Amino acid sequence: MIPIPEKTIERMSRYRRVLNNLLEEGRKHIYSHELASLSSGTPAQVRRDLMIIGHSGSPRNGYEIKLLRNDINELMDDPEGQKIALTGIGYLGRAIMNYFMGRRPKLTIAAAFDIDPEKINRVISGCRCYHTDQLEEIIRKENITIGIITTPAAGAQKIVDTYVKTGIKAIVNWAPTILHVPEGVFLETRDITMSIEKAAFFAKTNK
Amino acid sequence: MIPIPEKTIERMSRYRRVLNNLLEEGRKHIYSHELASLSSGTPAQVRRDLMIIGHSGSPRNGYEIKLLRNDINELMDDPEGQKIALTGIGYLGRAIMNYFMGRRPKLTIAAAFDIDPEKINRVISGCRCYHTDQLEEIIRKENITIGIITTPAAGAQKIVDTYVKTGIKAIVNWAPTILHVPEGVFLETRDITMSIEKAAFFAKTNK
DNA sequence: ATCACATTGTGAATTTATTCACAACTATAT
DNA sequence: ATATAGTTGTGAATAAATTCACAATGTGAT
Repeated sequence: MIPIPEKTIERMSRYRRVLNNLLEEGRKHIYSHELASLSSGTPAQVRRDLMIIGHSGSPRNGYEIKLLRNDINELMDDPEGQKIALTGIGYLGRAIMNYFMGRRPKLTIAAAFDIDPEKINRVISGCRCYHTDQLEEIIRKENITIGIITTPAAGAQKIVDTYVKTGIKAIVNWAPTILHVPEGVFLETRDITMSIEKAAFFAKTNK
Repeated sequence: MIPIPEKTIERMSRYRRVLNNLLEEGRKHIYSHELASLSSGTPAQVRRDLMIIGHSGSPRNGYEIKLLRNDINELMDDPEGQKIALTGIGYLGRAIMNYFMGRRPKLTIAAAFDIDPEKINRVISGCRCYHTDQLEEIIRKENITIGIITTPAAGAQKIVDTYVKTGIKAIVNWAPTILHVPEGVFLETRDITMSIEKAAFFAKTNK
């Protein structure tokens, strides 16, 4: 089977959010052009994506929202649940903890880490906080498989290395630096400065 | 002239950071393969990117770091400077303000906005904070051309509409929702949940 | 001077992503 | 029953991004 493109996965996450909102409003069906406009895409793209994940609709009624949402859940969620470690309990780390807490039953931030004694052994946004020295121990004990990095740039590579050592296979990095992982580990860096600089470039160009 | 691809602009931001670090270390020259490995790319990609922005090196010494950095500055920076408005002074907004403050002389967060009276009329991370009601007034007065959104999802579209109304041409959105802007306005949504869900999908798939 | 060699610059090829365009379909109206 | 209209599903076309591959180059060694 052909692997599902990363871009399609990204859009699935967006579709799911839209669909959940529609379900709350009591909507039952949706056409590709509606889902497209609600998720800033094109109808053809939506149909192609749903084809890729093997979901089909009906020519007259479009897609049944609940079924589609369930198919996306099945694609994206691990039925056993997945746990996340977050290292760096600064403003950014807290923003993510806050936002995530209790929102996804199948995907929870199970532990947060920092080196500041003020934060250690507290519970912040419902999440237990540990000293970074305990990373390995806790990740193994809790069976954590996803790592988030919200530390300053300086210490980030060391955290990644520890993540990798414990067997974590997917990392999202918000530290403003380029990190290196071995083959087979998924790493995505979400560079805040970069996105603002890019916007600035377009603001300048469209002036 | 062909427009510079968005992806190339993103990489320029990364290259610049790497180059600035190297300059501080006193390095003078760099080869495409070195810059590639320092920025998680390929040598061919680096050469292609530099070709696109019209920078050239020498076969034996590679690229002169200072010249290359200056060419990137010239490409990315507006010599007159550019000002940014940020709306939503929560953890995420503060993380961005904190990180950005004083780091880019040509790109500054000139004003922050919120509806919480606790935050209004204070100076946070060196940045003056106003009530969201004053968005239009301040943006025009300060000649702000870039907008950041770090509010909850609910109010975000209204903020975007105000940004657009004041003539802002580039917006970066961190609110977990899809936003709509008219043709000609650059909008990039950086969806935190989406990036974590994507990582979770890969963690599950690589298990 | 000349040579040797690792690198640049880039046209061409390839891969990946998106969009087009239309046959096939299905719920509804007649 | 049959026609209709607006949709889906998808092969084919197109566009965008990346990588290949190699001639041209320029520097230091001899």
